[in-house]
Amino acid sequence: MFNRIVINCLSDISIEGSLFSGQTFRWRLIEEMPEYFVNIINSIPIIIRQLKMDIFEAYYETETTTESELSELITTYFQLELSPDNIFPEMFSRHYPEVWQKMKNYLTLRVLRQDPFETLITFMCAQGIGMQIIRRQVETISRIYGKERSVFFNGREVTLFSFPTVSALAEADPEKLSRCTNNNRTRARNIITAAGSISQGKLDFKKLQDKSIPLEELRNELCKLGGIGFKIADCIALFGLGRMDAFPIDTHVKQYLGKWFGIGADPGSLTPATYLKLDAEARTIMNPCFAGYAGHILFHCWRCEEKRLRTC
DNA sequence: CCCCAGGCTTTTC
DNA sequence: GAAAAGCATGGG
Repeated sequence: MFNRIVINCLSDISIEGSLFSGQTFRWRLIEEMPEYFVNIINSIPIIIRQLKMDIFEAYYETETTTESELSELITTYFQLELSPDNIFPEMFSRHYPEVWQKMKNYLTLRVLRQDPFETLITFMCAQGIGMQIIRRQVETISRIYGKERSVFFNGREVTLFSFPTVSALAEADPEKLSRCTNNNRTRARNIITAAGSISQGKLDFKKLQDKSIPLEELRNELCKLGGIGFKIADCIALFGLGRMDAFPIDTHVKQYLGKWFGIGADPGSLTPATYLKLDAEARTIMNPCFAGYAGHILFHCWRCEEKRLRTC
């Protein structure tokens, strides 16, 4: 049995933009119910639908959770207590009016606060590969190593899979897991090793959630894991550890920094040195403590407006 | 066969 | 140390 809560936001919010902009790869639509998005978070099935610009509704199973628990979960997940007013500096719209025109429609996108482990694994699947394939990998991993969970909503059975536990992936067979990771065995092995170092306590997300840890230190800690470089580390920091100052730079970000802001226009590959240089320069045009938040909005805008790419 | 996709690792100078 | 080459896989 499902109950419903209504969430009033302090500012306009785009649910679809937030869930389908390439920060989470696990949400999907319910068949034949085009407005309803569904996922399992913290083992809790959640269905949400946008009602107005600043209002959405969330459904929860009364057997699984309570209204107050869900309300808290939603507030955290969408970072609703965060005011998006100061994401871009005051001067931004005057300095870059053309970019601002394109981008202002994307300001309702919210950067999510996701589970660190899920963020770690999903972004390990995101190297040199298209968004559709990333989504496919995450779906397959969840289907094979997660727990199946069926719910009934509006007379319809919806089958969901929770994201796998740490131990499920730590104990996975490399060969079997590689069939989930686009047949990439190196990636499969890296995922197993990463999950292993978490279950052994070598990597402790509880410690890494401490916001007083400098970004550079956090990044270096995550980079100790095989298969993780600056970019993936920054994604984990931004989307999984609530570090809005982390600014992941990939091929798209590099492109818009050059085209829109004249930063690092050289077409060469993204070496660690260029990465750090671009990172530092990007912070001069945006609010450093929200660089990652702003970057994700620009990222989504760039892909939609300039490249006409789909994220799902 | 080319290039591209939300890069990372190893080799080489 | 930092730059260059190598690596891995599917899709258009």
